[in-house]
Amino acid sequence: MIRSFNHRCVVVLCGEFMAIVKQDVLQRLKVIELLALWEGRLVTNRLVNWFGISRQQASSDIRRYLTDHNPSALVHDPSLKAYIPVPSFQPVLTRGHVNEYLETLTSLAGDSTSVTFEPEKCLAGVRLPDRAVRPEVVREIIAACRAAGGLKIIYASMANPIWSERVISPHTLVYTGFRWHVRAFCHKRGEFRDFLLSRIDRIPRPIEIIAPSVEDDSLWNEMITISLVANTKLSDAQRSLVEVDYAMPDGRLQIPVRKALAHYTIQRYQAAISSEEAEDEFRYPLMLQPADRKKLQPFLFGVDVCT
Amino acid sequence: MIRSFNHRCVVVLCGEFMAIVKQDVLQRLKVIELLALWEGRLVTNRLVNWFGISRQQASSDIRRYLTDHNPSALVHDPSLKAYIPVPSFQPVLTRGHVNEYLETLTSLAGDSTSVTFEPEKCLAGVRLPDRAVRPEVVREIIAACRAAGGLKIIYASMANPIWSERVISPHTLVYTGFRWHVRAFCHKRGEFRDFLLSRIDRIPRPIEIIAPSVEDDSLWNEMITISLVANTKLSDAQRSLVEVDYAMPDGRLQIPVRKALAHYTIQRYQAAISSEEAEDEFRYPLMLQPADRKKLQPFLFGVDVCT
DNA sequence: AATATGAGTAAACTAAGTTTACAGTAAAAC
DNA sequence: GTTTTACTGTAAACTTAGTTTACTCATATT
Repeated sequence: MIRSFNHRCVVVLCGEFMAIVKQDVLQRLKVIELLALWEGRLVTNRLVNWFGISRQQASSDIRRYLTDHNPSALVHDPSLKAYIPVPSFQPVLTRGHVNEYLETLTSLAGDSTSVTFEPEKCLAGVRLPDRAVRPEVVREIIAACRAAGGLKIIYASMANPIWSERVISPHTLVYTGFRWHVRAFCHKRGEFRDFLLSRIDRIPRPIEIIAPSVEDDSLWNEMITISLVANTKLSDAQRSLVEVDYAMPDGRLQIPVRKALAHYTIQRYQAAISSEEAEDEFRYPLMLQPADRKKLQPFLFGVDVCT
Repeated sequence: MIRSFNHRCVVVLCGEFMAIVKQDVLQRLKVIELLALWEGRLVTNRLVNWFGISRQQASSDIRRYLTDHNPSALVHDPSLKAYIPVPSFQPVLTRGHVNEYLETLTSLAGDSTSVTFEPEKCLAGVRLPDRAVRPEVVREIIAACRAAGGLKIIYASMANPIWSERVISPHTLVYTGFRWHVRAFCHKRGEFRDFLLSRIDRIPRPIEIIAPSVEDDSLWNEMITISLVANTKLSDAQRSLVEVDYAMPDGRLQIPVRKALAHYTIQRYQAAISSEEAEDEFRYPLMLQPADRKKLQPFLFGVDVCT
């Protein structure tokens, strides 16, 4: 069923089902799915409070979700006074990851500036308030990335902690899950490097300079597969528990990433890289597959990023 | 200016300015602010593509942002062909944190299931695909938290890696920035503990059992202030760089958190807790203020959570 | 001079969402 | 057993936000 619309819309494809919806309707349909999936129970009132729509509208949104996107995915149970997902429920508008549920809840209510955020009763999270990343810096970097232009920055690093001038040609802004940096061609070093945004002083100044483009950044363009396994120092039972913890299908987590992001990814998983780190099996329940250490060595760096 | 509305709306207060807006309009206004703040340049076309609205609508949204929420925060520069934030621009609908910009972009396009996500050109991030947290488990836990009910679960821990039955009375679901757990009264131990969601096997079964309530969880209700400083093993120049990195006003990061979340918060900041950890100044540029180690000791635990 | 990219305004129209109103089911309270 | 509560469903009339179409203006690039 395709109805005529006189405004711009989004085409959503779910298997054989196709539907044309507006962005804000799509948002509501996503929330319907998230609530069904993660709370296991959906009532119109929740949508009414969430979006400030009328009960009738909430009703018709649910119906729309069921007819256009996920047929017979929810059944109304009069005794539970709610819509319940069927046992075989599969999300079609979301990926089925808890953090989507958390992030959606947070975007609703979250204006707290503290380290812990509690978007709802019975739900809390820890986050990093990365106050050191300033809008004025980000703006110039985004502009330079898009225009493939150069920037003159005042930078300092751990190996070289005195502020000094650098010339870079950035191409991508990166969040490692811990800090923000920018991937850029460093004209001092003559190679692509990562620059932490918090270590850029003042406002970067655009300059004209010829530099290699993204396509020439081989560490960025080439992929590598990281294999993580449970720390071999753990007992059999503990290892299989770790395998449950990380949903490792065959006792191994295979993660394809850009070579330039390999180190950050391993860090994000808190996996041991060297055999020394692996000695501490409780701090590092996961470890890089020992056979892969050599393969990954060229893409791992010390603690510091650009000198 | 308060116009009459016949539908439910949201009241937004920004200093002296008050406005009544619908949720989806608010969302658009927030994006206007985020784009201005972080990209430093706003054109109607970006809003048209983002939300699928007409150019006229985008225009009137910008005007609405300027009249109702943030007067004279943006000026249209005909030579740059865009709205530019004035130098004194301050966000009023968002907190001014880069991650808001990232998350908003991600929620728009993000359906990638991989470890790295790239919501746009020139922007990339690393995230944890926590596949081990299953909806069926989350549902029961949320329901139990809300109803203050008990659950019978099959659980295993690192110290006790064999699956066994536990009875818990949960009150809050927690995301530590790394893993998900639930804060619950453990009827075996007779105290409040954290249970990792990934280590709950099968579907928890609701049971009736009398248990202390949230108010009795003192570690949860009492706050403590964590003081982080730059690792004292670093040189003066390096330490002041770390202080820039984390925007530490007086060389110290003061973080008030629930006692039960203290350890996770320190971990999230990758700060050294013990003096042994602090020896490795490059792995741990931040450290717990040494004088506070004793104070925090009771709230720090080993690697494992519940036995 | 022509083209492209940006913006503002106005009139007519439409569809999404509103209010108001009435009906139905199941469980819990009295 | 009756009433209350907490849900959902449907329908009609109305409102308004957002649409299309159309014309005007400014600046920079080709």
